[in-house]
Amino acid sequence: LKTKTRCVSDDYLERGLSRFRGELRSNDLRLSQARDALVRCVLQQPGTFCIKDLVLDLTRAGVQGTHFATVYRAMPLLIDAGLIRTLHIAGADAQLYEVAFERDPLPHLLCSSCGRSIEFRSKALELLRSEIAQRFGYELSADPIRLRGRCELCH
Amino acid sequence: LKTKTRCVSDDYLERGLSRFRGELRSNDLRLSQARDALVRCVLQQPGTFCIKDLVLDLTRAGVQGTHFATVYRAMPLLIDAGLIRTLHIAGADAQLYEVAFERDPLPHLLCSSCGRSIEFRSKALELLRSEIAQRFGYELSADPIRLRGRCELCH
DNA sequence: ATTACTGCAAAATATTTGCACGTTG
DNA sequence: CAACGTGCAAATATTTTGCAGTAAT
Repeated sequence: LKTKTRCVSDDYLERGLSRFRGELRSNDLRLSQARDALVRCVLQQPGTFCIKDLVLDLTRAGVQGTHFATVYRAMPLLIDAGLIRTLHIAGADAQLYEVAFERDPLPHLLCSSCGRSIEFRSKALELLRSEIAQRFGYELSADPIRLRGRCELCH
Repeated sequence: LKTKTRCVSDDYLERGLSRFRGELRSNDLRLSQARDALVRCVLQQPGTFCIKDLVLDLTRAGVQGTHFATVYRAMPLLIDAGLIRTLHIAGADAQLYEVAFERDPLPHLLCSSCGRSIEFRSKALELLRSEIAQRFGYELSADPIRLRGRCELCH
């Protein structure tokens, strides 16, 4: 049972909610209680998470009647608002997400054995991205690059 | 309806089957007619493919009673034999695969709009991989690196 | 008030599993 | 002939959708 939450300041939550409100406003959508709770929950996720994680966390936190349908329907909004992004990972049977708000889309090392992921920065890699994008006429997304392998602990 | 198949020599198919037989033998498994047909079908897939593609192709080719369960159960064997590898792609609702047999695991540019993927080679990228692996004590898998974005046609 | 959102249930889709029977080595 | 593999159906799991009622602006 996952219980950890990322430790974030109240300010961070408010900035996130504010960004979300903006996104909603510009689409004539509304900030329901469910969405408010969802955004707070999402922004506190420690690492990668899936829909089920969110529903469990919200239920555990005493938010009444958090339904899968509601969360599923809200995810595209959170993505459009730049609060989260999707991951595309080997063997995951549900869609995984990670927080994107005020976080650089860092490349990841992902251990295919234990699932632990390491973020890393590499100037060279960023150079390469732009070089490649140019060479092939690509407009690259901000998605982190993922390298899969086995981490030190799982060798 | 996808009808295209990758044009491959009979020799290539035989080498693939031979490799597969080896894998089976060393695990006391058997080459059934269904698996024979499946391997041939798989090795002729033009680009990325999913289970449904294989079942449809086989049915279309007149192979009787190709069942999803059978194909699902065979996939891990094909992977272990090095004939195919899995991909991990945004928004795909089914697991995607690509042929790996006698093909380098090339990095890809993947268009998130049209799904078209471009393979590319980059010496610099390979250098980077090993540098990163070393720095973080990672033993990288041969999985192709994927950069997502929008291709020239979809700008 | 208007129109979006939620809860619920049901549908659609992908994947896995159990078991009786058929096939391979 | 001794496993192993297949066909089929049913179970699981994830995600989507329809609709009647509730809530946000």
